Amino acid sequence: MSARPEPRRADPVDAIIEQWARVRPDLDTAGMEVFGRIYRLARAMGDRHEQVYAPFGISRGEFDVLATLRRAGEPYTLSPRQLSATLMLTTGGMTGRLDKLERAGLLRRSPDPHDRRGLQVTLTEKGLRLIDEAVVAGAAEQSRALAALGPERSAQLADLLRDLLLATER
Amino acid sequence: MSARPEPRRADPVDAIIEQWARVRPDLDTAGMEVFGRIYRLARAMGDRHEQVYAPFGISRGEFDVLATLRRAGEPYTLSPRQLSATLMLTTGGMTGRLDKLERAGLLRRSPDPHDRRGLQVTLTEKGLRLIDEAVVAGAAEQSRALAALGPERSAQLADLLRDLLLATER
DNA sequence: AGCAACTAGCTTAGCTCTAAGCTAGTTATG
DNA sequence: CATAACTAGCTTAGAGCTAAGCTAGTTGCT
Repeated sequence: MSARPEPRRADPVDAIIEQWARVRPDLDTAGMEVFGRIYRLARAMGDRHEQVYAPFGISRGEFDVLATLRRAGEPYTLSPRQLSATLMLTTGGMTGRLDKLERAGLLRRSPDPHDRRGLQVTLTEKGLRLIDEAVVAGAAEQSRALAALGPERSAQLADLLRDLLLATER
Repeated sequence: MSARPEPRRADPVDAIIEQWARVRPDLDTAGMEVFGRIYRLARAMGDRHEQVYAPFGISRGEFDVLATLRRAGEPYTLSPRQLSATLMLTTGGMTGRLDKLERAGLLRRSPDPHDRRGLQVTLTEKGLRLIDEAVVAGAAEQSRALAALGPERSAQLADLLRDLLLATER
C-alpha cells in the first residue's frame, strides 16, 4: 500500500494526544488513539439513542430489556435472572427496570411454573409492537452514522472491533 | 480483494446479530456490528481501568479530572467551568468530584484573582505525583489490550474510529 | 451611572445503578 | 429424608450523575 496523501482532519482525541506529547513526551499514547475514541463514540451514540427512544416513552436501558425479550423469539419470555445476566446488570437494577416496564404495560411478570422462586417475564402485545418499531428506529440511527464511512470501511471497522473485543472481554 | 480464508471467531455481538436474523430477518444489523462492539468495549475497558486506578485511591472519573489538569501543563490550573466543559459533566457533578479530590489532598481550590465568582483548581504536589504514575499505568493497560491487534491494525482502527467520531460528534 | 442579562459555582431533588443482605424455595449429600 | 449449600428475586443504603434553581459577581446597553 502507498502513503496516505489526504490531510487527515483532527478530532478531539488528536488534540488531547498532542497536549500529552507536549507535557509528557515519554508517554505511550497509542492506546488513547483507540480507546479515547471508543469512549467518546459510546457516549455520543448513547445520547443519540436516548433521543431516538424517547418518543417511544422508554430509555436506552429499557429498550435493551425489551429488545432482549424480542430477540429471544416466541413466546418472548425470559427470567429476570437471564435478563440481568445478558444485560450485565445486578438483579437489583433489573428489578427497577422491570417495575417501570410492567407499569407501562410493556411486559408482564408471571410465576415460573417449574420453580416457585422464579418469575417469567413476557412481552405484552403492546410491548412487542413498541419494540418492533423502536428497534428499526435505532438501527436507522446507527446506519446513518455509518454512512460516513461507507460499507467497506464499516465492515473493516467491525472486523477490527471484533478482534479487539475478543481480546479484551474475558 | 480476495475472499477471507480465516475461520473468523465469533464474539457475543455475532450471537446477538444471528438471533435478530432469525426473528427479524428484515432488520438492518450493520450498525450493531460496529456500535454493539463499541458499547461493549467501552464498558469492558472502563471496568478494567477502574481496577487499574483503584490502588491509587481514585475512580476513573477522578482520574479524568487529574489528567486534564496535568495535560494543561504548568501551573496545572484550570477553573471548575473549564473542567466540566472538557469532561462533558454538569457543574453539579464537577463540584462533587472536586470535593472528593480536595479532601484527598490531590488538588486545591483557590479564588480566581481576576473574577471573584470563579475559582482556580490546581494540582497539589501529591496530586501531580499520583497522576504521573497513574497515567502510565492506564496507558499500559490500554497497550496490553491493543497488543492483540498489532501496531498496524491498531493504527488502522484508530483512523477508522477518528472518521466515525468526526461524523458522529457534532 | 443604572439596570438587565449573563456567568460561576453550589445546592437540592430525583434518577439509576451497585453491593450487600433478606426471604422463600430448590438441590445435593450423608 | 434431614439438613447444608445454593439460587431467585426483592429491598435498602449509598455512590454518582443530571436538571433546575440559587446567590454572588460580571458585562453590556442606554
